Amino acid sequence: MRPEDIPEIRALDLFRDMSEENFGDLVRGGYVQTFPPQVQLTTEGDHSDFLHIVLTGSVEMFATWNGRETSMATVRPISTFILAATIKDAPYLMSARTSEKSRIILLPSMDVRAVFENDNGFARAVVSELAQCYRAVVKTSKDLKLRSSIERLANYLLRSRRRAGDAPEFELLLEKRRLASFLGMTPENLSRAFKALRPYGVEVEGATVRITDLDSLERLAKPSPLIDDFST
Amino acid sequence: MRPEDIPEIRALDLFRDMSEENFGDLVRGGYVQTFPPQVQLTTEGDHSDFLHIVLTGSVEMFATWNGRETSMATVRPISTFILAATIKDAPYLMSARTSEKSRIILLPSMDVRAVFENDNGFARAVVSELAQCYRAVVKTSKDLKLRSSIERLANYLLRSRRRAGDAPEFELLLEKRRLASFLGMTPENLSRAFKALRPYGVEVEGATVRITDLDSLERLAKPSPLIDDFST
DNA sequence: TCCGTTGCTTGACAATTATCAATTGACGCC
DNA sequence: GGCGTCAATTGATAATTGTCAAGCAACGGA
Repeated sequence: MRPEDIPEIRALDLFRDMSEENFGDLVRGGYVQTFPPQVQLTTEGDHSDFLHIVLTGSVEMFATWNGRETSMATVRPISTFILAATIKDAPYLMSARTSEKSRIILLPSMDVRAVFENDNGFARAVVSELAQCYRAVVKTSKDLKLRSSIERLANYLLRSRRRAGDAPEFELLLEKRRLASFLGMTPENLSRAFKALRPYGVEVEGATVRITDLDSLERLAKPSPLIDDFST
Repeated sequence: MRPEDIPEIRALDLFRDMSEENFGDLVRGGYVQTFPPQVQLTTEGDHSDFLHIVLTGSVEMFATWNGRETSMATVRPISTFILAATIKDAPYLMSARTSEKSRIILLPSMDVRAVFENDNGFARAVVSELAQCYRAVVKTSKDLKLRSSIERLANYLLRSRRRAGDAPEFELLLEKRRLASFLGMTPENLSRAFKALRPYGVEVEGATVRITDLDSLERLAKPSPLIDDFST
């Protein structure tokens, strides 16, 4: 592990409150690796060997069943994934693959569980992180069950706009086919949904989106903090 | 709180590993109440005042948006709900209402958070519980995104059968309209889905379901432990 | 530069799911 | 027992979403 990576990891909510000694133990056993795009990092059903932390790049979490595949989430720097499986010592529920070239830390699950047992600051931080993850999945579940595909896209665009600092123009961070899968629709229908949003002031050119009539789009999307605000 | 309730709560995973003193603190501030059916216990968006524990009866968790409503889960004895909101001191993401007459313990969120800060055994138990909840929501999310409504129903029936001790005949524990909402479909389509499962050996009469051809149903449903096994 | 690949888009059509309206059937209450 | 209420079912129809096939545009490598 490069020495300059360590302070950045230490600063994460998850590791901030643990003892220096335990943090040392955790990091010593871990290692950093750079992966090219489209490398599968974990496979659902496999046993949890490592807690992963994305330093740069991005990782797509996806799930499969009966020959079908769906995109569940995208993990961006700097955050962890498959914490729940690691702590519970249970099989992964999702697979992970790099979307782009990514630098990733791997911490052996055994070490994570050992430190979790000993370090109360860490245990509390894990609670906070898990509660956050749980609430995030509940929100996407509400999004899926309560909204039509056009409404999901409209709200996704409003969230993207916010993430881009309320800019009227921003880039989609996901390939459209993956965005479609994430939103629970086919690429063809995503295309049509974009077209359906044109009367509401949504202009798309490649990966660039321009929102020219925010009021109109918001009237359609009806964003709610209890679904769309991922900070709480 | 009735004295005979206390050992039962103490035996829950969540409270088993905490100190006697902290458990006493927690229980002292709490109280038990019996609610009639169809009483709304929490409203999404409200601030989290109590951690709830269902002792008897059952509670439906549901969510609303834009005049629509969907059933998210059913909480049965003996377990807790809205733990994540309580710990994070964040607003509820779901509303709760009693499905039937239910006895429920209410523990003030403030007390829960205070004990969480002091008692490491409790903090670890909370992690375990949250990880379980997180994984359960991920599973239902996969169920929703990867399966058609008939496949969801087929797998739901197989899970119900298992819960009933692999009996060939069992009762639906949910009203059909709520089951429909939980499975992400309308009551009308649930009716048709039951009919569509008749050739696969599913006989329904009122709330009683009889599975006469398990193999056939399983071939259709293709149950997976990574979606349908709620014990891991 | 050309070519092959890949992702996006479009149109036609099919499947799935929802909506609306009406009926049936079960249950509790008077 | 009769009646009102409500959930469940059914049929007809509409809306939504998915599938298949074709065409287009951007990109990278030879």
